[in-house]
Amino acid sequence: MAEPRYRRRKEDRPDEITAAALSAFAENGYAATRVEEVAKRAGISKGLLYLYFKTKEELFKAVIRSVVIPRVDALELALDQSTLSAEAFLRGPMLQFMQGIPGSPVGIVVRLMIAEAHRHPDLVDYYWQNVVSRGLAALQRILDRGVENGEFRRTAVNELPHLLIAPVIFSVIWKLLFENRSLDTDRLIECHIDMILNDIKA
Amino acid sequence: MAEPRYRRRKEDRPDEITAAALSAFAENGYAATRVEEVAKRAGISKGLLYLYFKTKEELFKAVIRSVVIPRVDALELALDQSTLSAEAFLRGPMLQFMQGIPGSPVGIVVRLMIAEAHRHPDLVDYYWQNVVSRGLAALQRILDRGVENGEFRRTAVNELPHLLIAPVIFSVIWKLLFENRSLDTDRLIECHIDMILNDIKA
DNA sequence: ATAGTTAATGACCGGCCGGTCAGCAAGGAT
DNA sequence: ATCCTTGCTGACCGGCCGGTCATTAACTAT
Repeated sequence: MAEPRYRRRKEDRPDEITAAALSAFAENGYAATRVEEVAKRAGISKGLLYLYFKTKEELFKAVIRSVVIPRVDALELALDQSTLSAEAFLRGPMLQFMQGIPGSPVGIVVRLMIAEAHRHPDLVDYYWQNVVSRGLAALQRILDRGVENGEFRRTAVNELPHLLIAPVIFSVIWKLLFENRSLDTDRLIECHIDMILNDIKA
Repeated sequence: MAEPRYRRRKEDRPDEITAAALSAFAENGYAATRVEEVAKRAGISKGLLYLYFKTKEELFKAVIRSVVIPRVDALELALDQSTLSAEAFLRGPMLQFMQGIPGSPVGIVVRLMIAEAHRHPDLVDYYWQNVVSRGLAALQRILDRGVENGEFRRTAVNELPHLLIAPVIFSVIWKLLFENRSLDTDRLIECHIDMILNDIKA
């Protein structure tokens, strides 16, 4: 009599499914991943998956959201609560944050976004509003804070905070394509931050 | 009796087909592009396409090759024939080369590579050998030449020429995702080169 | 116990698409 | 003209996969 064939666990399913989807997408990409494979990894039937997510595309969006938003939240929180100087923040928590991105689920999400963006324009909008613009704004706040402190000069970087994260995106792509070929992405990112600080310090 | 229903043009077909494939892949990505759509754009039947390319995957590889190799060749040629100082080369031809990449077919190829790499490991190898390692070697040669001239100091960049092109890759991705949102990628790349030169100049 | 609710199953369907092939017609040779 | 070669067509097939639905069985309330 022991175990019933399955348990009803309405609460837990969505998270379990998105986690399963993330791992499947990571291995095979979105288009090549069968919904049934995701269900299998989540330990449920395909039918049940469709009870929680209307379409494969909805599932995709949920995965993106679940991975990326917490990261941005964490960055903003760290920035707001920090009492470090701008330089110390960049060399400390910010550097760590940036070094953590390649090889994390965020890297996978970047790949998925790149591959699928054109077919999900609404997702691009969402990503822009909730990730990119928030992230860039945070960077700009650090830099401006530095300028106000007298730590930094006002330079082109203040208008192009993108320069700060370019090597992170580069590293994500590199790891994706050439995982085996050696490149010390931590060092790459650190050198880059060094260079920028040398350039903008008052 | 005018026009025959079709003409036999064995010589021209392959290039026309890869060009058609590039434009189709650019719009829809590899997985979502139907072979019949490529054939249509090339003005031929699907059957004929399969006469020139054994599988869809073969076609994909041919597209990648046709786009990317000429670029690397051009870069190497420019570098070998140039008599400019290292700094002048970086600020002149090299900058132009880098600024030209986002928005060109190379950008599309980068997207395709990112999206499909894991399913075509042999293509990644090919890409590595014929594009990436050649490109990095070229960069290193410029930098080393600068050091020998006494123009540059020897710095971390000599071992991490990746730093030079990171913002290019970033710009490619940006254009892909956020084409409409404004970012002056030319300026981004120029500022970055500026910064690097400031850092490494003797 | 019993009945009612609903989480969960898994067999099924329809259409899409990579790849094939029998035949056709354009060009060349004689 | 006539035949031969071969570039080219387009109808076709098979299987894969996103999505559905009738049914079942785990829980809840009484």
